Order: sequence, then structure tokens, then C-alpha cells
Amino acid sequence: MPGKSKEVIDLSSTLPEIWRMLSDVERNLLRENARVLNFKKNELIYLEDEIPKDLMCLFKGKVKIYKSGVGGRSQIIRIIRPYMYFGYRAYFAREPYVTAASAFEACTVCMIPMELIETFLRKNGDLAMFFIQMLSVDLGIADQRVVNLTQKHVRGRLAESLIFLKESYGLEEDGATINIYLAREDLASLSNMTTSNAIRTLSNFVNERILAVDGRKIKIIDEERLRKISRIG
Amino acid sequence: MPGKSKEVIDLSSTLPEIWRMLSDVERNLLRENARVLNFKKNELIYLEDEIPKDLMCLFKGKVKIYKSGVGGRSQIIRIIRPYMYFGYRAYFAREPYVTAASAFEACTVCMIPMELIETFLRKNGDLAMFFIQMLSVDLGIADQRVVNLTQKHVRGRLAESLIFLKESYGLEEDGATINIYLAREDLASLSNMTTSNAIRTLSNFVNERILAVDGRKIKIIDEERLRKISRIG
DNA sequence: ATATATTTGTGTTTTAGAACATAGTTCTAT
DNA sequence: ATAGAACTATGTTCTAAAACACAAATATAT
Repeated sequence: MPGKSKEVIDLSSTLPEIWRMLSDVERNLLRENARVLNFKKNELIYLEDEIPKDLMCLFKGKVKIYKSGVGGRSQIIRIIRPYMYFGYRAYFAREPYVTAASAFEACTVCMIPMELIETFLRKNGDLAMFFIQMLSVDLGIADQRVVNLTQKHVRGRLAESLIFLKESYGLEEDGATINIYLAREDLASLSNMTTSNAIRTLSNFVNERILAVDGRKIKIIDEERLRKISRIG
Repeated sequence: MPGKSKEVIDLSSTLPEIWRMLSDVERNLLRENARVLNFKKNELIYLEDEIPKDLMCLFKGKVKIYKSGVGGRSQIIRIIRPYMYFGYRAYFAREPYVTAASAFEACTVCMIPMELIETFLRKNGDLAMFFIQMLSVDLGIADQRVVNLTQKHVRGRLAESLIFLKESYGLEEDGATINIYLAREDLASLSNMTTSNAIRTLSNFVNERILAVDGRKIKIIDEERLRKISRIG
């Protein structure tokens, strides 16, 4: 069970886009209804086929949104970093979740009832546009992803995922190590390949001096080359 | 150049969802700004990298939304049937188009300036929710599509496309012929395979008495089996 | 601390589907 | 009506990536 935190959170700084658009009355309602939950590493946040109830905002940690495909093979659809919103699409579509979400590492998530969000945005054009824009951006990314995952070869797909991880979570103090430690299996599921192929292609990149790998730590040595591999597929 | 039609269109019946949600003043504005254009078969409606300006509603005909991928290989992202809206995602995301649209067959399209739509929905929660819901449904479909196109085999992907075409455009009077005539190349681009493979797999389905094919006419003989192939991949 | 499970790494085999080649057929334009 | 282009069909070859098999290295739990 996820732990319920009772500490006081300053929503004006953690949910700035939404907070800014609300009236005082609405802000009070938000404060009263928002809950903050903690999840342990690998804990499930929501499951496929569940009924969506909350808008979620990741305060701390890393989350993967994934889908189980043909023959149980799972596929990471997107990854969430702090202060990104998630979990609202299915509610708006009036559908159960078609994806699941779980914590890559210990997480803190703010949950806000979707009913509340919907009443807010029905009266607030700016808030409505905020969600419309997020959905539109995500839909564009999904369309792009269809082409990338189906047309690029394994090297291109892995290179792309590594760059994506770097842009999402940034680098450590050394200016080279990607700031997320994934299992090879997750790297594979993000790049639509088998685990063996992720391992093999990663070793190839190391031999070609594009990366340096130490367990789950991945250092980008030659980003230019990595980007080129991603581009040409 | 697409032809500009001067005939009077009854927007209350062609754009019922939007019309219903507007005030009289807004309806007049809509009438004054909506244009109806005709496109010939294979004519381009919009192009990748263009700046999106209009919400489009297909009144007549069939439209494909596609993306050119790695090495010029093009991929159909979705297909539009009458009274579906399209062309608005990129505007909302504040991006140029990342897809192109062209007419499978002669089309009539209603164009409404996006600025107008945005001002409407900023004041109208129901209209905002209408777009939020459309985007949310489409995003769910795109997520599902990523898994289907990457994990299913050619037979599964083609079977799925055929069922999708049937559900989108329906059957002819004989209750079996899919009501759209696509080139094998388009069938391939919809199912993420090469044209040769689309042709070959289609012939296999004919040999297995799942389909009957006469040129571009495709008859579904054994829908149950087709659905099973689509399901198991 | 030690047993058990999970993850990583590598070599080998198999296969689905792309690429290529060629020919027949059906549109389309003048 | 006829030439050229585009589409459809089928056989053959080739290759990327999956599937499988087995160690070795780590992590996790008792």
C-alpha cells in the first residue's frame, strides 16, 4: 500500500500552471482534495483496465507508463519526470486505463480527483487550453513514435532512447552519465527490442567508443555520433 | 487548387456537436468564417511542416493522414471519414504539422479558422471538453497502435487494418465488400509492411478463404477468422 | 552468511520479412 | 486508340533481429 504523507505541501509551487489559473475558492477546494502518496521502487501506481479517478502529478522520482502487448511482452509508452502530469487521458476519453504505471524508483505523487479538475476547466478557458495543449503535444509525440519504432533499426532505436533519457532526466555531475539507472529489460522495452539485443547493441556502442557502461550507469562519450545513429535509423 | 464551393451549407446539421454548443452570435461568426473546399482524388490537403490554420471537418470523401518516415517510406497514421474533425492537433500544440493529409477520393472539407475555435472554446467549457475528449481518444488509439504495429506479425497487422477499414467505412450492399478501394501500397502503409508483403498476405488470405479479392474490392468471407488472426498477432 | 532469484553477457540457430528482379495487368492522359 | 505510367503479382535471395541456450555476475531474502 502506498504511504499517505501528512506533511504540508505548497501547491502554489508544485502545481504552478494549474494553481496560477484558479480563483481563491478553487484553490481551497484543490488544497482540500489533493492527496500526496508515496510509492516504493517498482510499486504499481495504476493498472490496465482500472477506472481512472485522479489527475497525477509526479513530485519526486521516476515513473514508467507501459502497456502489455502480444504474448505478455510489455512496451514502455512514455516516462514521467518530476512535475509532469499523467493519468488523465483515460478519464477524459471516458475509458478505463489502457496502460499501467509503475515507479522506476521511490516516488511521491500528488493525486487530484479528476471530477474536480473537470469542473475547474469547464469554467476556465486557460486551464482547458493547458490540458488541450498537453494532449496535443503528447499525440504528436505518439505519432512520431509510431514511425520511429517501426522504421528505424535496433541501433537507431536504442540511440534514440538514450538521447531521450538524457533529455528527460539530464546528466550527473560528471556531465556524461545519464541520470537514470534502468535494467537492460526496460531499455529494451523502451526501444522495442529484445533484452538480448539491447545488451548486445549497448556493448557494440561501447566497443565503438560511443558509450561507456558500468553496470546500469551509462556514460555518453560521443553524443554527436549517437545522434547521427538515431537520425539515420 | 482546391475548388471553392459557393453553395450554402447547413452548418447546424454538418457540424452538430460544435453548432449545438454555440450562442447565436458565435454561430454567425462561424457561418461568416467557415469555408467549404473541394479536393480532387489524391490532392494534398495540407503538408508536413506547414503552419496549421484551420480546423477541418470532412463533409464528403475519404482522407488519409500520413507521415513520411526513414528513407521516404510513408506511413498512414490515421484515416478520416465524413464528419470527423482533423488538422487541429498541431495548432493546439503550437507546432507546424508533423503529418500530411491527402484525399483518397474526391472530398469536400469545411475549414474553420483555429483562432475562432480557440476563442470559442476558451469561453465554452462544453466545447473545450469536446476537443479534450477527441484528443484523449486519439491519444489512446495512438498508444494502442504503437503496440500493435511493433508486436504483431504481418498477418495480424493486415487483418487488423482490414477490420479497421470495415469498421470505419462499412460494407457495401452485399454485406461483405469493404466500402473503400485502396491501392495495395496504401494497405501496406496502413499496416506497416512492404507493398509486396501486403499483396502476398492478401493472396494468402484469399487461398485460406478468409477474403475474396477482385482488384481493389475486398470481400470479407470469414470475419471471425480475420478477427482471430488480428487478435493473436 | 548463504542460498535463491534475477540480471547481464555471449555464442549459435532460426525465421520473418525486406530487398530485388521480372512480368503481366490496369489506369490515365493525350 | 495507343503509349506510357502506375499498380499488381509472384518467385528468389538476403539479412536483421528474434529465439534459444548457457554461463557468469549481482541482487535479494532468509
